Amino acid sequence: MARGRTGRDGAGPLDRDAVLEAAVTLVERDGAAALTMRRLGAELGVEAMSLYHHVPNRDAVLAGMAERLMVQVQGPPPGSGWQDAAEWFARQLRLTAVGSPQTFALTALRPLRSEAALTPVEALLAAFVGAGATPDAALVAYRALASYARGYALAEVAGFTVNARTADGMEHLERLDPARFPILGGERAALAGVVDDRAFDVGLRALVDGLGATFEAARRGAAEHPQGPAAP
Amino acid sequence: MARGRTGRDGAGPLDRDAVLEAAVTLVERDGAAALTMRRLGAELGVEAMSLYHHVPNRDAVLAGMAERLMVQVQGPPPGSGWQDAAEWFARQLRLTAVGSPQTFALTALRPLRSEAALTPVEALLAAFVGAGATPDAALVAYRALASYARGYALAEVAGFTVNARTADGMEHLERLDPARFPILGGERAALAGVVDDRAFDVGLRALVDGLGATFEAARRGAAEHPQGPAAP
DNA sequence: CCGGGAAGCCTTACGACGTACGTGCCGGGG
DNA sequence: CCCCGGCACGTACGTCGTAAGGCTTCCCGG
Repeated sequence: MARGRTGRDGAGPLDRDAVLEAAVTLVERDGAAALTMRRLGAELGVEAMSLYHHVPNRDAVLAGMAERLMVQVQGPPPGSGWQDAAEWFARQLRLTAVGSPQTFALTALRPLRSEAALTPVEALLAAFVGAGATPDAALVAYRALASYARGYALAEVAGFTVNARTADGMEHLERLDPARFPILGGERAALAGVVDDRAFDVGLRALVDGLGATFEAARRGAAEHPQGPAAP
Repeated sequence: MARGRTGRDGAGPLDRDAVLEAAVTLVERDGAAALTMRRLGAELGVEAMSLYHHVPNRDAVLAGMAERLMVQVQGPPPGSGWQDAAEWFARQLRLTAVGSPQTFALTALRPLRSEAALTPVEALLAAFVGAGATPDAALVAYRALASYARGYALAEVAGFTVNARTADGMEHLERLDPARFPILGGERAALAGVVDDRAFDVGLRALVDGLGATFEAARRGAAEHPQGPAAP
């Protein structure tokens, strides 16, 4: 029986990038639970153990997928104002997330520390500092934006949101007692009208506007609040 | 050799609640990966299969843990203004999360649809509607708040945040080239001064203020924007 | 006092998982 | 031409979730 290089129909030998790409494809198609080394190998026409020549272990596959995903977040166009930079960043983050929902859900809790992933962060911080914020105030603002965008995207991806897109999202509201839940249970028609993209923008603009006021306040009375502009 | 009821040193027979409590304890002590049916059984002095008398499967354990966690979020004190209700809710959510970080990280992507978990949500929506918001605008505001608080808590719990509390959080910044990362790499001293609690409050207040302006704008020119107050 | 369910725990077993280890085919540099 | 390093293979071990069925102890009616 023939042994040795039997798999990989064409396309030369495997490499790390092909493994990661296949992993993303697999997860998006069959869900997070389908990401096993055996199935990933099968996806590439190869036995599970062959993957270990290109990737040290399963966790590294997850890390590589996270990296591959977050690198898609591009920095704001240079020269834009801080508000535009902030909105750009948040939208990029969310769009990247919902563009690969399964992968995002699977890797969202993994801290990203590569230079490629931090480049847009630095660009955003620079936009804040360029607008007069101190570095720590800029970091606080960045965290707020990233938290909002990531949290919103996770809610979408995980099916938290109450909306019309997924019938499932509304269905469980029908079982609520309208007396105790007059809004969630009684106003379902109105709630179903909320669209994810638009609701994201409303919250985003509210947050950016609020951060603007924070920056204003910081420019007055600066030095006495080492924590940033928020101390009472 | 003695057989039969050998385990459970004291404390009577097991029940679902004891299983869930042990699961939370186990996860907080030994991490998410330690939550296996065998280890959970051992934690209770019982074999793995005995757990299936109180819980249908492992996934139900996760769901029960999520439920147990989120029920800790209490609604705002009745009669408070919408801003206070909003801040209360966000703070409760974050405090609950960081109070059981491992459990939160493990269950944060699980949609919660029980009445107990939705009660504080309804209370918050009621506060918004009481302040003049339409139901859909209230839902949009709720989503923004919940996204921010959940996203922030997840970032803390997962070690995303750049701060002084975890030396690990700062350490990787030292390897950045200060020429390409003047803020993240060059201003580490300033960034280390950011404290999680305070930064959370800054973003929270910014968001609440921004939502307030949104409500104002909605009260003028209401009917023409079916999506809520944000349409351009 | 006893006898018989019911409740609840245990053992055994199966298939799938991540991955350590050793074997053998292949194409490119001497 | 040969040989050698890289790549894929097969096998194997320990652990996981959980299906099926057997045994022990408790409690209650007589």
